[in-house]
Amino acid sequence: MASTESQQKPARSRRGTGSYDERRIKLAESALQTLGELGYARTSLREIAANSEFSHGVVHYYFRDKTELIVFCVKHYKTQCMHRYDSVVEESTTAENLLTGFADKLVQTLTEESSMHRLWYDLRSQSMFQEVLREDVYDIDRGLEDMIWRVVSQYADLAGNRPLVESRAAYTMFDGIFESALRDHIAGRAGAVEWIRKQIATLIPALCSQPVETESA
Amino acid sequence: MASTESQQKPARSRRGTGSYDERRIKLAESALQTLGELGYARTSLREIAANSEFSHGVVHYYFRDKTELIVFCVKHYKTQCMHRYDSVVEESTTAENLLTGFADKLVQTLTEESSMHRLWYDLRSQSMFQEVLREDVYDIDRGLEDMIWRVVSQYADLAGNRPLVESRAAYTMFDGIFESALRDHIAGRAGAVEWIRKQIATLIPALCSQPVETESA
DNA sequence: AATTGGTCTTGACAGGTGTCAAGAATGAAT
DNA sequence: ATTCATTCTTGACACCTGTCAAGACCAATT
Repeated sequence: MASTESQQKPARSRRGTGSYDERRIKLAESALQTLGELGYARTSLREIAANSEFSHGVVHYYFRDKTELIVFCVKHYKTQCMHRYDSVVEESTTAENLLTGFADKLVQTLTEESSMHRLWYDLRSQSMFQEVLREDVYDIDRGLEDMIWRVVSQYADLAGNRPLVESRAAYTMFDGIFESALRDHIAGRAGAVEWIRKQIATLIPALCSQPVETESA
Repeated sequence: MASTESQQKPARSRRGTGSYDERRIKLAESALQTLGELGYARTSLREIAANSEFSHGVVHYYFRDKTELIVFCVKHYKTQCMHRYDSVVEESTTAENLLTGFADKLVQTLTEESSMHRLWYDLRSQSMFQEVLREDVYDIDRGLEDMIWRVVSQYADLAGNRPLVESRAAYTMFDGIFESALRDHIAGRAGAVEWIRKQIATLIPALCSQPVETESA
């Protein structure tokens, strides 16, 4: 009666280390490893638990069901992932600087976090079949779009130009390029890193070749 | 001993109608409906059989296992799908003609065959986790790339220009745009058709803005 | 020391999965 | 009419799945 509708879990733990939320995240990060290895469909809760410090039943203590766990995992990863690009935008002082910094981060993501990213693409594909996933996938997608747009518009600013295309189109192009390079990299086909570097170096300037009109009197 | 290594199935049927290969295709096309509805992972062989004129055991008569069936299905569909774009390229006599014809076909694919295409994207994502799928997915992808390239280079020819980017980059951009529009369309978000029309109308001319250099003496 | 209540494990349940063997059904060939 | 290979169905198998209830465990409180 007196309590709020949403019953809160206590912030402090009795067992284990860290708070409820911290262990929730710990479980999610452990699950991310397995998910990145096996993919959405072929990962079972028992497999997740086996690769963690927990048992298979604990998942339903921290998450309603498998779907909620996986969505939480991907959201958690993507949130971290996007922030890593913010620093590149902020710390770049010249257009060239931004270009190479952005390309470096993309290459780093491609090579060091390929498993996490194929999981993201897996989830996004699944969202075309499972309606419950769509809203979360949409949110992540818009977050990534905004991130790319910050890069592109910042580049345009530094180069004294303005972007030729709108935010959405710019994102889908980069995304297509990244996904293609990711498949090459995962399949062990050579040249993926060089290819994406070249694509970025070509595409970004091309998208910003429009000079700013001087609105003078 | 006297027979060849690869034992051939007879070309004529005893039961049913059509040849062995024809009924193989019939089963595959029936499976495609279910696969397009449920996706790779959530489609069971029993579900496929239930939506067909066969029983669930017959799958292993025509296909070694589930994977072979699904790969065959997607390959079968994609082969048909790609050929439909060839006529557009051949029958277009002007650049504008080609542009609208191509856009029309894309919109038609987007709206009328969204289920088939989400299946393709599903399979492609799965190929990042399952090595057995990679070769077939790669082949399909290259086939699509060639198809797109035929459109782009034909447009450039008709417009008296030459493409700015190479085949691979052009394909990944279109693919990114199409996939994004497909997600919008499937999720019921408005404007997907208009958006992709505009993107095509913008991107193709932009990719072919380079005038042909006259190689004179 | 006893109690409490959050945390986690265990084990079971009901249902679904791909696969395959055994044989029924079918129609052509003899 | 009998034989025969092909085609398809049936039923079973071993295994895996998400879920959840029952209770064990344990730190903090009294």
